[in-house]
Amino acid sequence: MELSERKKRILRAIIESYIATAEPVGSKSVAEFLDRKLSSATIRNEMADLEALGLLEKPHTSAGRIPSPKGYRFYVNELMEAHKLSVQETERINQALRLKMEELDRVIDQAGRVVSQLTNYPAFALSSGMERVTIRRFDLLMVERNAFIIVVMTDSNVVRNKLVQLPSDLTEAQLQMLNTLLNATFTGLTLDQITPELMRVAQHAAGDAYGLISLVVSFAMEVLESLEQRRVHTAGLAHLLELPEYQNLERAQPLMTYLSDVQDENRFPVPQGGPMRILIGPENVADALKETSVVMASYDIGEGMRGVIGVVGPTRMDYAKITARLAYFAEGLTRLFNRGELPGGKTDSDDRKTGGNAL
Amino acid sequence: MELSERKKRILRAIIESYIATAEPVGSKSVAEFLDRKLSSATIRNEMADLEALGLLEKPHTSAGRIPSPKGYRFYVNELMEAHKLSVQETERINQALRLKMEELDRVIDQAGRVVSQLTNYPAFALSSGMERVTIRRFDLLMVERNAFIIVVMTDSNVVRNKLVQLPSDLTEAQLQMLNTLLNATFTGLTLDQITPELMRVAQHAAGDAYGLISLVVSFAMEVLESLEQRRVHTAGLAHLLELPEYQNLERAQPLMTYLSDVQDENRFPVPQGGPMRILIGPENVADALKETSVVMASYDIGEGMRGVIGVVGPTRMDYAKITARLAYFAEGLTRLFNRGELPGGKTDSDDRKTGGNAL
DNA sequence: TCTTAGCACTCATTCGCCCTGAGTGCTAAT
DNA sequence: ATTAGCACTCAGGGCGAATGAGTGCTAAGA
Repeated sequence: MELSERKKRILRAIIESYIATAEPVGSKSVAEFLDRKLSSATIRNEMADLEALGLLEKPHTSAGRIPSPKGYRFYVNELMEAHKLSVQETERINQALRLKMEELDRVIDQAGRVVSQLTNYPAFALSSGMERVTIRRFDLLMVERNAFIIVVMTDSNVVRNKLVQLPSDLTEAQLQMLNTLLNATFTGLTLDQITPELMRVAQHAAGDAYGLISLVVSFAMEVLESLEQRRVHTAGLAHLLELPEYQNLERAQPLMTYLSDVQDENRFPVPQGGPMRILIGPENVADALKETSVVMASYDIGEGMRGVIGVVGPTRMDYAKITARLAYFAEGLTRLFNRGELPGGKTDSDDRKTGGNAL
Repeated sequence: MELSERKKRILRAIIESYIATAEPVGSKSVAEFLDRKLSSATIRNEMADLEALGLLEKPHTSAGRIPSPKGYRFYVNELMEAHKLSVQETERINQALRLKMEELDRVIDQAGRVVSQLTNYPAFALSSGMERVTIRRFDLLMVERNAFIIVVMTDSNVVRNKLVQLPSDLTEAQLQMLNTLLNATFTGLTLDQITPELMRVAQHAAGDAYGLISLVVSFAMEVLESLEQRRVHTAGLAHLLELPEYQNLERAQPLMTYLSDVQDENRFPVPQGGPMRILIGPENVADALKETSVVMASYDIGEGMRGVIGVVGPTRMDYAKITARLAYFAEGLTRLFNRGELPGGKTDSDDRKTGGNAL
């Protein structure tokens, strides 16, 4: 799509005005905005052209124009200028990043909340990319005669544990043997590879300890499964109600319901591709999002794991500002996870470097 | 407060009708409801009395009556009949309880979500009663020369771990020594007791390993702190918008905002007293809740820990049904945590008893 | 003395109506 | 190609009448 310079200026004026006010914008105010170099009639003609191109829409005959999803897409791809973060903004984000980021789950949850506060839109956060988790080692720690702790560590340095209570007693030596066996059998395997068949092999090898080892293996499987299972955290839903487009309850409710329920589903707009991704209106797959835009950024957790944070809002969204903030925040998270340092100000994990996260 | 039998019947009819419809109820419909044994005029007189007693209110002159908070309180205390759960209801709750309940944090979160689905109200969940956590044992597991896993177990069988990376290398023997030292020094202490002073003593004893041990101790403190720190999980906020009283955005928004933000605060209606607690309207401390009711139930996680789940809704709430469901669910959770068994249907943890929860 | 029928009164809500004003498309003049 | 002018459209706000649910009070009946 090639537009004249003038058309681009007009389109941009309309979109930015609409983003700011949520009101359809008329020819007169565009003329005003462009320093009255053109009359409103001329603008009207140009606007009619832009409408014919599918970049603008009319809510009704005698209202101004509003951008169509296609218009936003064009704006995002070609017209938008990167928003420069102010000192206050970067400082605020850095501040937020200095939170205690301890357990992975909490970080994700926390990050979502922070992003929501940063943008005044509902935000979501999820982790992904853990598909290829392999087991690095097991440790079994005796607690009582009939209870031990199982600690599983993956190659991405994620550690999980669980207390296991047994119906029968166990000696330290037995536990030791079991531990060795587990490490010998399962180290280096991914979840896919630990098929039921393999389980059977292991059980066979164990002889008497059949029940015991199957118990332990099923625990380990559970741990790995829980790592692979994505959880969508949402935060700041209430921000939705501040927006003029959601003053209308019929509009707000379905979206609200969708956003509070996706937590359970794994179906959420998956971010394939670059570190920054924008889905405008109908570009979203979920029905509830057809009239909203989703902006998301991914960040690096380290050791091959990635996280995604993003916001959901009306198609009229300040893409420039949001992308800037999100990108900066995601970048900060990446830095935090990988080197534990932040620009200016001492972080919580400066001295105590924590490579992976245990949860 | 002593009321005639007739007044009680009338009050109850009004409250239950209002709970069901959210519409002010007039004398005529009450007469209808009471099988026309009395004329509407008589009912009117009685209603005037009830209003004088502060149990009813008039939204305006020519509307019917609605219950006042005091009216609800009277209803809850004296008039309400326990709601019998239907087979479907109990089955649904049992179903929900059969979820994988692995890590404590997730259980709490999960429980909130389930309760919300069960009641169609926004729900919250929090854990409490972990104030007296004491350390039971430490384990340090070598991973690499400059990294180890620290596993802390408390006397309530909660296990947490973290991967610690060091600036310098460490031998297995050193780690062993450190481990012994930690156990000798800190076992059996609560968070309060591990004062900075004690830390200093430990560091002194350690001699060279000063930095190392302080690192480990500060981590242990973190773990204990995170156990003590309450997190409020909320779920099902969107249900609010389904209710007629929150069709009005001015009403919905502040409550919505409050509920999405309490997650950060520790200030939330704390449930002192019995297993079931109801706070009606102005009985709530938080301003945002002055026109809502909160119903909560506590359950036993075992080992001295308790959790609380509850719902938030308009003062017009089906207290009978909600309390029944909440009580049943809480009871189920208690059973699940303590014996891992559920009525009817095989649970996930039937055969593999899990005394505590590791996270 | 309690109950009830009847009646006048109140008041939130709904509906229809008109008016206003922003904005458009088209045409004719520059 | 641009612009001024004009007729036309239409959402939204304001206003007043009609509606009807519900009340309080009074007076008669049990």
